[in-house]
Amino acid sequence: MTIYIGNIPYSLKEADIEQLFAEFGSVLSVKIISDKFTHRSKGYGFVEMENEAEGEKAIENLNGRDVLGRNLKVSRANPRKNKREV
DNA sequence: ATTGAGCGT
Repeated sequence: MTIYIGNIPYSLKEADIEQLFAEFGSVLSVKIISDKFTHRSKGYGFVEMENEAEGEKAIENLNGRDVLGRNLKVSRANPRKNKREV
């Protein structure tokens, strides 16, 4: 399951998000879409969890949670375009 | 070093 995360503090890192989601379920992978080429960081990321049950639980528990002074926006991610999956 | 709505190679 892929989860979309927004409103991420720039001080946060993938390891921090991994631990935040790991307390509600098993985190398979974490990716933060921060653009270092431009002077504008995206500030959002994606978390892949084991299944939807832990995913939705993590969403309900981490959605709107204050982290480093910011409230994380957690929701289900959109189906990403993939050439293998059809 | 910097900034704040959104959906990634």
